Amino acid sequence: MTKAEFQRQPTSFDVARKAGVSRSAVSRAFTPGASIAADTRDKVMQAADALGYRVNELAKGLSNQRSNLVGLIVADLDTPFRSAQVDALTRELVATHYHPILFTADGPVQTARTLHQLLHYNLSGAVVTSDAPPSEICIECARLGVPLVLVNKQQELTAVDRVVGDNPHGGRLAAEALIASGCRNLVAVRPSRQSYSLEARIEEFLGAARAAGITARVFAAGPQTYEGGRQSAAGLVAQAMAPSTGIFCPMDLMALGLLDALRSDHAVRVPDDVCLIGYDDIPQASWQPYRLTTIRQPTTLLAQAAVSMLMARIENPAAGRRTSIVPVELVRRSTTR
Amino acid sequence: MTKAEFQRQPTSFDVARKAGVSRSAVSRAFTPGASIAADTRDKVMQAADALGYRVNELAKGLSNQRSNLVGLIVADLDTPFRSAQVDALTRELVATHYHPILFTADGPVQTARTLHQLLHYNLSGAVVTSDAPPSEICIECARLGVPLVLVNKQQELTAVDRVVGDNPHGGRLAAEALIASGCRNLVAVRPSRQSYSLEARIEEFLGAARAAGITARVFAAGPQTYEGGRQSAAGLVAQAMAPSTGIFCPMDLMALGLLDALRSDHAVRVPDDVCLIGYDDIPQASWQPYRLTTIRQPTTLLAQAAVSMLMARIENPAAGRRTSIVPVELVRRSTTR
DNA sequence: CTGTTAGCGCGTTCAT
DNA sequence: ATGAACGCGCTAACAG
Repeated sequence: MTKAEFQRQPTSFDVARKAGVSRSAVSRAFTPGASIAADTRDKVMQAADALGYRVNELAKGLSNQRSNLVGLIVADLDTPFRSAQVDALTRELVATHYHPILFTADGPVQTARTLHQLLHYNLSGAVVTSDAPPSEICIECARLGVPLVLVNKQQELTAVDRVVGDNPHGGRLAAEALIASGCRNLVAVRPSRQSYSLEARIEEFLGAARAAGITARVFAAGPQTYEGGRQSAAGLVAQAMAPSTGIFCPMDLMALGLLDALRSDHAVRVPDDVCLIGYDDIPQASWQPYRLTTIRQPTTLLAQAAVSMLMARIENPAAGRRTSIVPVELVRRSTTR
Repeated sequence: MTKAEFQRQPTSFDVARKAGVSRSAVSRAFTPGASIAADTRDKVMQAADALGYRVNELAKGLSNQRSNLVGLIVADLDTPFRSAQVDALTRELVATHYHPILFTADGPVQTARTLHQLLHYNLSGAVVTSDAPPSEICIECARLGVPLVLVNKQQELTAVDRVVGDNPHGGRLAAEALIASGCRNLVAVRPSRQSYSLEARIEEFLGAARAAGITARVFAAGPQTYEGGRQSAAGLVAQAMAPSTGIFCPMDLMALGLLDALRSDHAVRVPDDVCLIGYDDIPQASWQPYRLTTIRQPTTLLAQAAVSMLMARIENPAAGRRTSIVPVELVRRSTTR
């Protein structure tokens, strides 16, 4: 015995033999809704239990032409909102007897490449929370019958299932909250890297402000990070700190950086001098030094919507493409009056 | 045409036919280090390219008795340190041509159940960053030849591969930093939920302090969260705020909550009245209001160590179990003097 | 170096 | 309701 030898997992054949039935019987016993006698089923289950048998998902997937793996394509996983999102999606998927296979993709090209890799696994579907994949990829997935759900992504030319937070409503809520706080000079912080969700929030924010007869404009800021928020403070103060200013930063992480810089580097009092409102409601937004007023996106609801949408398409691949809109809500804290 | 029909992925057979070779040739062309003529390989690749062929990982895994899926068992994924950890692990895995399949497990029981589920996928291995699985499970994995790597987990009775940050060294660094700041009254915060890593840090912290002739004791605190840190402040102030107190909170997330409560609810000045030092160096630790002195655990190094250890065991399953220790370092910021 | 053959473990007709 | 036979797509062992 020179090489270590490992014990093999029991197969349906082993179970069949021990139960004194055929392999088909075993298969049926583990297939919900298959026609099998109750006592045969019991015999099988008993034998399976004794042997510690589990159906091999790989073989099952190969045979079915469809595994119960679901691709999870994520960018910025180390970011509070995204990690909460992935956590929620994972829980939701396993609750539905699927397993997430994780991919990180930082750009649209990577997302496309990644989506290609998925196809190797006969996935049941994929959820994309990184950049929106190019239309060609969406088409390819559709052609191969791989359901795709985009979370908080742009409406593609290609019709594809999407679930989005109610960005326009969020933008409007932000404007209204700021106006109600007495702000008469509104500004929306726009990160350097464009993003569908952020843009949608900002656009409606501006629209709502102007509809109320309030001046509102956009400030071109840095990257979508805490540091990006910090760095934007200087420019913002220089350009835009008229009295009764209200700032909308459509992403909490950035808003927190901005808030820190405003207070400590520029002696701006929030909410006394200016008001600030964020978006997402990440855990840190409620921490003591911040108490940031923000628009909450419920990650659990988003995840549930995404998964149920995926299931719906798996059941009925031919149905029309849908968009599911998840409500958002204003969370009042201490950066507005 | 009543039902939608989807296009099938090309198989090795299709490629073989188009290239005018056998299926084995195709397989060999995609198997690094297989013996195949250069021009046959080229013909295959060309045909494969034209058809958009990809090897089916499911079939490959079934045939090899081993997929290139790696299980990632995680708890508290929505926490800053854990999400960074998972991010790093994912990148490291895909760089090594493996794909992570994600599981969230919140307790030891769940971890065990989860580990069982993995076995359905002929995994190449698994990385566990949630609670340490019971020995029986480790044994079972070993029996089935599924490599297991535990990250920051206790030394099990069962010998199993582990990678850990240098917890004792971290604890010592913390004690030294506090003493160097003039603290003569040390206290370690111990969360309610026991954990191997935290315990190891605390133990060495206490040891180092006492070796230096400094009094040091443990404060029994709340859960391992920001809120847990906040809630612990009151008790800590009541019991332990002698002059020149130095606090070691072996987990940043909790330390930040503690710091906030200390400052705003109890008017304790940090670092003037007391010093505080955390552990992990999560991104938030460097944010403006905190500037927390802490012990950095490099998530990237941990991930690299874990993956390379996994690879080593895959190559040589019979080798002796190892423990890889990843260095930590002190990051001096503004909560120590 | 190449083609042929035989599994990998399971789902699913197709008879009975 | 049950068993036999075939196919899912691929790799590995065997001849040539």
